[in-house]
Amino acid sequence: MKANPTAHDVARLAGVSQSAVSRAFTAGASVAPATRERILAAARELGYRPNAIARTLITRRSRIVGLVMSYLENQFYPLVIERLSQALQRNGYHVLLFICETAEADAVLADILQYQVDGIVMASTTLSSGLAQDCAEAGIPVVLFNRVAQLGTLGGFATSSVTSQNREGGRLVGEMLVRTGHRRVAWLAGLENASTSLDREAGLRDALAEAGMGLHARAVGRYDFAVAREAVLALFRDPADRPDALFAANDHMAIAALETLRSELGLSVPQDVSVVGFDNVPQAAWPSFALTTVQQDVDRMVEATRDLLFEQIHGEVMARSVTVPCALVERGTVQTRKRER
Amino acid sequence: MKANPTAHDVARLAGVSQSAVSRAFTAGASVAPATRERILAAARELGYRPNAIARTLITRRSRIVGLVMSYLENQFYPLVIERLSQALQRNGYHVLLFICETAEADAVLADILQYQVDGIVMASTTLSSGLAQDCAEAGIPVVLFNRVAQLGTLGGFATSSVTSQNREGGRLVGEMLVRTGHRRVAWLAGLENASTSLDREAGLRDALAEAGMGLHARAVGRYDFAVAREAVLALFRDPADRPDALFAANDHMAIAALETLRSELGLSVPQDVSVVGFDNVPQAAWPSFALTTVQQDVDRMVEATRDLLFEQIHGEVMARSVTVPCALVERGTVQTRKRER
DNA sequence: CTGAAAGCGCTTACAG
DNA sequence: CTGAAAGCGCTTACAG
Repeated sequence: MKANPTAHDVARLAGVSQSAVSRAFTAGASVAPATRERILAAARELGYRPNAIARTLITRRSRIVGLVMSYLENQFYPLVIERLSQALQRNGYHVLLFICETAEADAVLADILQYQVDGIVMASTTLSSGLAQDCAEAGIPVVLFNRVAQLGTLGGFATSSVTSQNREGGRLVGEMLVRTGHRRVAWLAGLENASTSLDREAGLRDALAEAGMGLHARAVGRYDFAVAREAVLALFRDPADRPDALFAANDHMAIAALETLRSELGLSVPQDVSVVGFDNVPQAAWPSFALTTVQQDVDRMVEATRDLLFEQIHGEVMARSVTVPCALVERGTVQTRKRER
Repeated sequence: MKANPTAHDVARLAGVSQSAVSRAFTAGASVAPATRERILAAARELGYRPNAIARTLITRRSRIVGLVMSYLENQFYPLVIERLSQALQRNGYHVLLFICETAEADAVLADILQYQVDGIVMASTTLSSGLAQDCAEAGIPVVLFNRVAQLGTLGGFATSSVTSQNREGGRLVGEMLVRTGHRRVAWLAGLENASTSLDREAGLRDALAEAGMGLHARAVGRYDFAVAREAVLALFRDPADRPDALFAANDHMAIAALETLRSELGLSVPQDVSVVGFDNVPQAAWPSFALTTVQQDVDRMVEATRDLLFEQIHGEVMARSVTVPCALVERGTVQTRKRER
């Protein structure tokens, strides 16, 4: 038994041409049923498996999509990996995974392109205008996941993206906070130039403005646990000027805030401060946190990503941005405040 | 500018043969420095990138390793993905990711093999003896991560594996629990046939036996949050016969236990029960949990996996099992008990 | 150091 | 329905 039998070996055993073997393994090719049976039997006997690499070379379709991510500690992203790779697998595609900092993204992308991926999805990273252009010229669709191209940043090359309706989500939280009587709302930003953080903040500000309010305070947590902790410490340094609500750009930072508030500042949530997050990661539902948050609909986002990818792979070349509704999930970290008057 | 320039296009522009272009892009090939420069300049001008697929076809080396996982909710695995893919990237390898249930692993593996991966690492899944045989015959190294082949299960085909010293880890916990005066130790198992769960339990039992004790109770949490919750409810149903310590096969279940104990059973940890986990995931350090646990040294495990993979890819074909030390991390969920006498 | 040629394992017109 | 042939984009002996 040969180590790696090829279509030729199978052909010889089945007494047909190598082309026939190829046809037996391609759906919809014209082979007589009896011939196909004979070929498949021979293939089974030899342990033959078509070589996907050779097929890729000739069809120019690898059925591989590159997935670029930067950090997995925020539980939202493992979820995305899981769902996205399953959705792609169901459609006969595979994911080549790259973990890298945004700074390394360009080098990594160059690498990906060598592997002739059919598409690229970038989550928790963005690409430079140069690479966007390269991809566009190479005809490789790129979809940004949970982020949107900065205006002008991609050098005019339209790039698809899938996001939640982040501004609406931020507004939902703002309205709820106003409705429940909060007067000193603080915002814990993610990355200063991340569209998710920017849009959620804009929505929050919209809602506050409609109630004649502004942001009481603001700090930057960089979507990082330790940085968020520092930011919270700074925000609550002055006991006389304490926020009565803290809205964090994602759950990961909201949980960091919860921990810091309780265990380091001795404050009670929601009695002393209300806390709200964004994402609805699994931990948000744990009783220790019972975090009020905005749910991102991962399944719909993943579906949209897959659809966008496929419609571009299969020729309709226009880039599109899709936006998925999100919903407020009220749990236990927000308390109605009496209006001081 | 051509969409996807090939080595021929570059050759034409640089006025050399296609072979020379190939040499300019392979480290250590013999090209005159001046020629190489001219070729690289031409390549840059055309935006040429060598086609990794074509290279793979001829070198029979894809520089891709398949990573098979089943679930990512347990934060330990995202960590593994992150570290492993980075370690591999640093060595010029890439990871093709597959998420699947153990039941589907065979079909998925067949798929992976078509892509001519250079190696496979299986974390949170195992493979059947049939596939193990296929991989052995195809000369594709497989390393099991955080699990060990069941005796006899792989049909005599030796498979490499990387695990912590799970039995020692279990023993460490058992000894500590005995030393701190616990008399009614319960074990929350993961999967009944998982080597990790089995070994950790065996270590625990060793330590208890040396103190003349046995397990007070035992339940199965299947490494799942919801199942672990049910198991804890069952374990603590009878107030008169309550465990004074609960050792869970991993942190994910230990946290589920903590949440259930506190919020559903109204018990205090560690005052009413001590709780210990295994892994030392990031959340274990969060103040809300301050979980005492056994640390798995992910970095050393990842290193060992990479080394095992590479030594087998590069010809030394013996499968080996490597075992990495683990250490007790004492935080706040274990309390010293007075001996009732 | 360099080029011409063979070939990796397939798919796919093109004839028959 | 089937086979012979060309070719996908490279690497790598083999000569020179």
